[in-house]
Amino acid sequence: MERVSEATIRRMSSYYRRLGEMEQEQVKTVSSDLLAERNGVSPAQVRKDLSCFGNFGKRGWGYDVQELRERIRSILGLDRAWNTCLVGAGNLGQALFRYKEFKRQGFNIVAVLDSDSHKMGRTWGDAKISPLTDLKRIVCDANIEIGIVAVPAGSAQEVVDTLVSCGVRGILNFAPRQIQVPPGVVLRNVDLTMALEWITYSFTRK
Amino acid sequence: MERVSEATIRRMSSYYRRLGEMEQEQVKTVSSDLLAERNGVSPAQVRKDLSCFGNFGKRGWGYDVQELRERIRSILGLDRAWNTCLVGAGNLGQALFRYKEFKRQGFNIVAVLDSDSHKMGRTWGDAKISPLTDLKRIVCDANIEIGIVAVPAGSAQEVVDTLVSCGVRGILNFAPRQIQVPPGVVLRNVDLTMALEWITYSFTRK
DNA sequence: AGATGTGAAAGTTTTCACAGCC
DNA sequence: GGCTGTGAAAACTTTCACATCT
Repeated sequence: MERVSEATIRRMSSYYRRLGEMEQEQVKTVSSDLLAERNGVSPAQVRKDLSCFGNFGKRGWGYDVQELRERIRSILGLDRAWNTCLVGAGNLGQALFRYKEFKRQGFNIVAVLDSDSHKMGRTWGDAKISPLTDLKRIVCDANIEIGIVAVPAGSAQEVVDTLVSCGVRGILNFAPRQIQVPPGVVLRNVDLTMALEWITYSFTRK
Repeated sequence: MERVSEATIRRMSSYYRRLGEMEQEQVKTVSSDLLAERNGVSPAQVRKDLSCFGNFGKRGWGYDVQELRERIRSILGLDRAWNTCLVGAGNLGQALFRYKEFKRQGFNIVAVLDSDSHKMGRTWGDAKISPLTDLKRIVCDANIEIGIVAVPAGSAQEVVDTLVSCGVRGILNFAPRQIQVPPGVVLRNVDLTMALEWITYSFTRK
């Protein structure tokens, strides 16, 4: 199977959401035309994207909504649960901890860590805030594979280094800093301000 | 000036962040090589991106950090403040409200709205939570141009329609739903789960 | 008949390589 | 000498159009 582009993966996630909505609407079958319309892309794009992973449709008929959704779930690695830890118990961290969509998609935040000793021992729901120095033990004990980083920009690289040294291979970083990771570790950045900047950029062009 | 790609704008935001860091580090001058390295792209890419907007460098010398940063700030529309309103006073909304990076870049959340009458009148800092039905008045009074939507998926389209009908031309949507907006309105989606799905997808490919 | 799957064409983005200027 | 700015080439992505299959 040849390399699949980042754009395709983003669209796969999008198709997956829309298929979930269709399943709830009791829709049984979907054509590339309809799926395209619901995702704001072209029908040919939908077919090309899906063809990277297999032949899921029936010619003259379309795709079975439930089956296609399960296929994509498996492609995205969502056919199992993932244990994650959250580093940074500030207000963004708290919101992410409470964000229900993560759990709904199979991402469990099983530990919360912070370097601020004032927050230590405090509990959120059934999670207790632990010191960063306990990371190694916690990562091993709880089989954590993904770290969510919601700390200030200045300490992000240090936190990521610690996570990597404890064996975490996937990092979701919310700090607006360029972060270095060694090969084999997957880093994904979310920069909330960037999305607003796109909007104001668009305003100035019209 | 020809059309500029979305990827270029994303990188311009990234350059802007890194230049801010360099300014703090007292760096005066930067070459496309160094800026490229700090942003994880190629030097040619940096030069091509910048050349979409003008000739900011001195040959044989490089770019003046402070000047380039100011130029990009102006390109992104950050050379003025923007008033925004936040719709959705749940936990994600609360975190966004408290997120300092928005204000630092010139985005002020000047109003918080919710449709849940239980939350009405409650105050966050110096902001009072208002009913959605007051939106029109608030948008006019406070000169709000951008709406930040942090409501459940099921009510997102309705909230966006209301914002648009009140004259808001830019929408930042956090709900994992496909949203329709009329031409002339700029919509930007942030899907937090999608970033995690990219990570688990990458895991399954290795 | 009707919709998928897919090579080929068109379009877009990135990289190359070097002329041009400091 | 050194680094920018930029046409041209290469790489990549999307769209087209139709053969293929139910």
